[in-house]
Amino acid sequence: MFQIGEFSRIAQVSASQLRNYDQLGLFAPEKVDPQTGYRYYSAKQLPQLNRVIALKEMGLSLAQIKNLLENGISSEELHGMLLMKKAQTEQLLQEEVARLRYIESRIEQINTLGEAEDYDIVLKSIKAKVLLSVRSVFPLPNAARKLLQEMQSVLPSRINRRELGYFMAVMHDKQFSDRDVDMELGFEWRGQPDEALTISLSSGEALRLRQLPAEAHIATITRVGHPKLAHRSYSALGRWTQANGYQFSGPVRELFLNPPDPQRIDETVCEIQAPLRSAAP
Amino acid sequence: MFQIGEFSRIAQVSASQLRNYDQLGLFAPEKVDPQTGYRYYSAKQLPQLNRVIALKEMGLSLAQIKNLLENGISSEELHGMLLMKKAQTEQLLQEEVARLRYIESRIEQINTLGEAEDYDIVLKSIKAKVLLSVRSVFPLPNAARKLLQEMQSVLPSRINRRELGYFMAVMHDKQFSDRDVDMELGFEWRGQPDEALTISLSSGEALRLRQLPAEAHIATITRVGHPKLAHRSYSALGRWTQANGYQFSGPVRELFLNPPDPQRIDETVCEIQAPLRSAAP
DNA sequence: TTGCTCCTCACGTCACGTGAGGTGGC
DNA sequence: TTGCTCCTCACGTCACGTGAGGTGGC
Repeated sequence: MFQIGEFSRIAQVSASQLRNYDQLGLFAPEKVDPQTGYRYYSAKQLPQLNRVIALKEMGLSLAQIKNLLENGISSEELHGMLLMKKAQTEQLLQEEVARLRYIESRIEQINTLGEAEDYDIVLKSIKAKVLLSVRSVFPLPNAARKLLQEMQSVLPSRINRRELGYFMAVMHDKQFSDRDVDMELGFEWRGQPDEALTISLSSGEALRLRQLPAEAHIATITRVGHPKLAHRSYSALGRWTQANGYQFSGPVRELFLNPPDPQRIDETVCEIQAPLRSAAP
Repeated sequence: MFQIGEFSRIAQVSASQLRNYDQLGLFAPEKVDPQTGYRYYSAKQLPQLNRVIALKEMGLSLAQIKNLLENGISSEELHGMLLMKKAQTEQLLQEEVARLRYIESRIEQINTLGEAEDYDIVLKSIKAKVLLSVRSVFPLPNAARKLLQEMQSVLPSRINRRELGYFMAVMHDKQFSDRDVDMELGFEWRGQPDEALTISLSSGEALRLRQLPAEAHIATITRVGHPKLAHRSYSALGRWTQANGYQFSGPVRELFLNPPDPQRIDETVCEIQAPLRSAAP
C-alpha cells in the first residue's frame, strides 16, 4: 500500500489531483484509515487511474469521465464520443492555426512598417440583411455624396425613421478606385419586406429593397476620418487577408456608424467589411 | 452615442464583456450617466475596442493587454511579446495535434480490436536515476527469476533497505523475446553514489551502480498479471507509438511496483516504460 | 522530541455568463 | 401604463494549486 505522496510520484499525478478525484467519486483509494483519514492506494489501482488520465488526455471533462466509467460504456458509444471529440479537437486545432497566423501577420507588420497599423483587423460574421438601396456607377466621389444628401432629404417624408438602420455602401468593383465606381448605396432596412417599395430619385433611379447575404467570415476594420483616406485601410485588409490564409470572396461593404456629414467629415466612422473564404492551400 | 446593447451588437462583443472591461479599467465608455449609471459609447471608440479584441485574439490575457495599453508599449517590445506568444502558440498547437492523434489511435483501436485495450498508455517523463544492477544474457526467464531471488537474499545484509527503490529491468535487446535476453536487473539506488560499491553474486557476476539517463518522453503502460503475458502490452505499445507519430529511442524499462513474488505471481504490477522520439515526418 | 507526511477547509485562478431584484426612458 | 433596456451585486464555471492550521507515525 502506498501513501498518497508515493502513489502520486509513481503515477505522476499530483496529490491534490488525487484528493480531488477521490472527492468527485472518480477514483478512490483502496483504503482510508478511519482514524487519521490517510488515503492508501495499491499498485493494482494504477491501471484504473491510467484510464482516467488517458480519457482526460483526450480532452474529456471529469464529469464526462465519471459518467463514462460509472455506466460502463460500450465500445460503440465510446467510438461515437471519440469521433465527436475528434471533430471538436480539429476545430480547436484550426483556431490555434488561425491564432498563430494572426500573430505572425502582426510580427510581419512590425517588420515591414516598423510599427503596428493604426487600426486593427477583427474577424466577425454577419447575418443576411435587407438594404433599401440604389446601385449605380459614380463617375466621381462627389456624385455619391450628392445622392446621399438627396436620400437624406427625401426619405424622412416617405419612411418611418425607425425602419432605417445604418447607411451602407456595397462596392461592386473588383478593383479599388475612386473614379467610375460601381456602387450600391442605401440604408439597412428594419421594416417589413415589401417588394413593391420604390422611392424615386431626381436622377431617374429608384431606391428598392435588395438582399445582402449572410457571411460566416468577414474581416473588418473600423476607421475614423475622411473617406478619401480609406485606401490605406483597404491595403491593410489586403495584406492581412493574404497573411492569414484567406481570399476575398464577395463585394466589400462599408458600414457608416457616423453617417458622412459634410460638416464633420473627419469624424466619419466607418467599418469596412470584407467577406472571406479560405485560400486554396 | 450608443447604449451598451447597440454598441455590443455593432462590435459583436457581449454587454457583460463590455461591463467587465469597464470594471477592469481596460476600456471605458465615453460617458456614464451619473443618475442612472447607463454607459454611453461613441462610434469613435470602436478602433480602441478593436485593439483590445485583436490583442485578445492573439491569446494575451486581459491583464497583459491592460499593462500594454497603459504603458504605451514600443514596437520592439510588442515584437518581442509576439515572438514569445508565437512560441507558446506553436507549443499549444503541437499539443492539440498530439491530442488528435491520441484520439485517432483510440478510434483505430476500437475499429481493429472491436473494443478498447485493457490497459491505457500514458505519456510521462522521467528523471535520470542510478541503478544497482547487473547486466547479463539470460537464456530462459527462469534464470532471471533465480537472480532476483539471490539479490533479495544477499542485499539485506549488505545494504540499508532505505537505500533501495523499486526493482527494475532494462531490456537491451531490440527485439522482444524470452530466450537469450540481454537484460539489466537491479534496484533503483537512493543512497550516495559510490563507484566502488560492488556486490558479488554466486554466478561470478556483480551488482554495481549504473546510470540510467533522463527521458523527456516515455510511453508507459501499467499492467497487472503474470510477466509472461507482457508481450500483449508490448504490442499495444508498438501500435500506439506508431499511431501517435513516435519511434522508440532507447532501451525499454520495466518498473515493478509489486516485486515479482513467486507466491503471488499473478498480482505482479509492472510499468513498462518506452523512451520515445518523434518519428521523422 | 523532530521532521516528515498527511488531513480538511477555504480561497484564488480566468474571463466571463447567468440570474435576482430593481430602476429609467418612450 | 407597458415593454424594453439598463443597472449592480452575487454566484457559478473548471480542475485544480496554494496556503492556514492542525494531527499522526518513526
